[in-house]
Amino acid sequence: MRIGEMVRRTGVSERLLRYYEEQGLLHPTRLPSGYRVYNEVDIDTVRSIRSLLASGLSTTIIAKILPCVSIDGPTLTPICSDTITELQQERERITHAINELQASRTMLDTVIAAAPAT
DNA sequence: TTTCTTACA
DNA sequence: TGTAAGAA
Repeated sequence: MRIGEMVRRTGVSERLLRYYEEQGLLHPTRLPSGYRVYNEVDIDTVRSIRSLLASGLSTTIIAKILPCVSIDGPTLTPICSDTITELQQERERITHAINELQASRTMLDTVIAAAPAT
């Protein structure tokens, strides 16, 4: 199918579909006309991309784990062991980011608390 | 009509 | 990401 049908069946815009390809998330073939050709599997791939993106993962790591993920209904299942490892590392990065934000917040609280009453 | 690429308010 | 322009 070409991009138009993909838009209808995935609800994702042409712009985004082409962007996903740029990011190495999708690999549609090309017709001699230059038109992109997608297969049925790509529809599920787009669904995986959307949920992964919703999880806050970057397109670069999504590109890495995409081939090692299974999409069944609403649930995404990591297959390869190294994929699970990457997800755990990503989780650690998030945990670290949360800690830093909390530290920033407490510092601000201290500054705010020191403000003279008006 | 549909899709493609490139560029920008 | 949306949208516009110009071409195939």
